[in-house]
Amino acid sequence: MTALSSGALGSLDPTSDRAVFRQIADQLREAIDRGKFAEGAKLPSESDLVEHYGVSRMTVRNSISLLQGEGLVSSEHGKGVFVRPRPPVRRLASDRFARRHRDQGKSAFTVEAEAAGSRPEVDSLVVKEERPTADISARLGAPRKVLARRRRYLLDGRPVEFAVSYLPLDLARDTPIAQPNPGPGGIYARLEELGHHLDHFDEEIRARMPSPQEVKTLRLSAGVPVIQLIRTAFDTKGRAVEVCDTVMAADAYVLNYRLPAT
Amino acid sequence: MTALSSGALGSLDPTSDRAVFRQIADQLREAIDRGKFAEGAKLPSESDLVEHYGVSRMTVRNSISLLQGEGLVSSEHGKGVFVRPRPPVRRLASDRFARRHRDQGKSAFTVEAEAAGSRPEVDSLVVKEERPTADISARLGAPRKVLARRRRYLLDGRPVEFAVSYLPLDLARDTPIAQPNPGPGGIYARLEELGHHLDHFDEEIRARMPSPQEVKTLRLSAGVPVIQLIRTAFDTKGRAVEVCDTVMAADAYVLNYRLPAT
DNA sequence: CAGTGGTCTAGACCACTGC
DNA sequence: CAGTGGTCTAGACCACTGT
Repeated sequence: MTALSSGALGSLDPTSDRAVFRQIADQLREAIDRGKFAEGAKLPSESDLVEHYGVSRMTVRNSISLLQGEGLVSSEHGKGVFVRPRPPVRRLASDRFARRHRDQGKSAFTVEAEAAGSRPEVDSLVVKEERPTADISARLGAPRKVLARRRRYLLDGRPVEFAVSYLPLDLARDTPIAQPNPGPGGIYARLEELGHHLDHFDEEIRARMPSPQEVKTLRLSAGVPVIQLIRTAFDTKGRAVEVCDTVMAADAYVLNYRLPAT
Repeated sequence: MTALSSGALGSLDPTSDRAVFRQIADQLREAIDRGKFAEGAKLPSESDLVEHYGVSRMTVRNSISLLQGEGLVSSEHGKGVFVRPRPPVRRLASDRFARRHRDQGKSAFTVEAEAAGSRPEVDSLVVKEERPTADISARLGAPRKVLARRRRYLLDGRPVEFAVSYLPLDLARDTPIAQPNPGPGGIYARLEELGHHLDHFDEEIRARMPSPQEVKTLRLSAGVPVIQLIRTAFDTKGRAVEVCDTVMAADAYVLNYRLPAT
């Protein structure tokens, strides 16, 4: 009687074509799905599993790495492997840039996070002039230089989003937009004050696995994709006045859009 | 002089704290980023890398599995490891359900794919009556039973999307909607003919790693997330008349939305 | 057939965690 | 300190691919 024989895990089928490490992963996955291991719960240790299944450690590790890739579990050195808890998600509504949300002293992120009961933070704010990449340049109508505003957003101490806003330099230079804190209502309010009345936003959404850099910046665990949202703001003259490139931890976000049926 | 000594890969830094397999992955990643290995190109074989770096095969495999998890490469049994090509993406515009796109004999998917020069297919079409899950039930205003329409979409033979539409059964029973082919303009055209004039759609977007089932259905390679889009269609009386749950291969899609600045 | 990646073993030593 | 996962070795045999 091992510690696991009365537990949630069965035994291997030696006649099966399915690789042993996949069978083990299947059993762990099913146990998790059935709630035998709750969110945040610790899985049996590697040596427990080695003993239970009578396989080598590399085989067990292979199983666990499969589940990590699926985003089901994450391992913590010296502690164990845990069922990945679903963090609270941030819902982005499609009216989040409506003017009526812009009259606060605080940023949209702050207001919304506090309403949801979370503690919002913004850090790593860097504003500087740059030569745009080919892609940004094309979206902004080929300005020679741009103002780039970089910042990271955190909820309850957890980084959830990293964003860079690009604006044509001729439009932003020597304005409050070039200041770290652009003032109440954010840069969209400043743009309108400068006579660039906003008409609409185009948003472009992708999902992919994060780069090593993004893993570090957003402290992502294995098996968590990112959502990349590239938003272009157009004024009433049809000019692209800002491009915002946002990378979000996919497990922290749900995006909402409302489409008219026309 | 090994076959690789004049190639794109350097050597290890034994004084570095960085794990050997990470250093190898770093070098391969950089070589890919720099274009030393083009899209679709074959990486050096495992034995090449074992020889080049003087490490064991498991170490090399560990490096490669890291890159697979990042979605950078994918391995093909008996052939090699290849830089993952970016497949042509399907752009979903936010006006894709506008009535003016609905007067064709063909489905929106077909029309749009042909316009983009791809060969569209729809398969695995199954229509049946079901008891809704708690989530679907809540979205549809708690009907006792629903009509579920499942189908898979392919582009040039590649599965890109799996979708399930749910409609309250009292609304869809004994109508063309319950037929495998609901006719020109699709189910939205039929809903309007039945007096359910569409007012708007709510779309909810998430990204996550696929389940093993989704990997099979969409033939996803390692390191490819899925985008899950849950759309609810509302009629002019405010009633939810359809919920469509769509799972898309993330490397095949870019979603576009236009938001009014209000 | 030779070459490729897929699976698996049976060890070893290390780094991190918590008591 | 004992227990955990992280890294690495040096093999072995298998399954799939192309010629």
